[in-house]
Amino acid sequence: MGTHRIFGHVPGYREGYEFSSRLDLSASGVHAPRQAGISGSQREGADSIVLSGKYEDDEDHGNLLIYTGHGGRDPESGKQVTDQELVRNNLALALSCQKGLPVRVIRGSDPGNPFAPPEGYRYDGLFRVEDYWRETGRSGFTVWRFRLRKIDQE
DNA sequence: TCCATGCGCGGCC
DNA sequence: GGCCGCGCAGTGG
Repeated sequence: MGTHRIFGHVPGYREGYEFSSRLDLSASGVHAPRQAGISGSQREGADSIVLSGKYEDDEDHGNLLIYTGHGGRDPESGKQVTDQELVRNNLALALSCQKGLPVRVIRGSDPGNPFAPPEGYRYDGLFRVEDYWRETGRSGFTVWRFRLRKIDQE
C-alpha cells in the first residue's frame, strides 16, 4: 500500500467527507495508518495528518494549524516525557514543507474544538506546511511544531 | 524493530 | 446514558 502514496485529494473523497472510525479512514486511503497521526515517509514526505485534540501543544485556528510532531510521550498519560527528535514522520512533515507538498488534514471529534466534527473523523481539505521549528512545549520537553495553512481553492 | 493523535468493553454512578 | 480505566489488537511507517 505504501508504494502508491497519494499527495493531494484522494479520488472519491471530497473535502467534508466523514468517516465513522480510524478503520474506515484507513480503508479509504485518505489516511492509511490506523493509529498514527502522521502518514508519510522520510523519503517522500508526509501526505496526511489527523488532529484529534490529544496533543497538549496542538493549536487549531481553522485555516491555520500548529501541529505537534510525534514521539516522546508516555502512552498512559499522553504527556510529553522526553524530547522529540526530527526523525521518521516528523522528518516527513519537514520534507513536505521543503517540497511544498499538499497535506490532507483530517479532524477527529473534539468537544473542546469548534472546528472539529461532533463525532468520527472528517476530511477537511489540503494544507501546506509553511514552517516548522523546535521549541519547549508545555511539558518542558522539546517538541517539533509544524505550521500548516489551508490551500485556497478556486 | 518498535512505535503510533485507537477502540471496545465492563464497571460504576 | 455518560465517563473512565483497562488492555487488546493489528497494520503501516
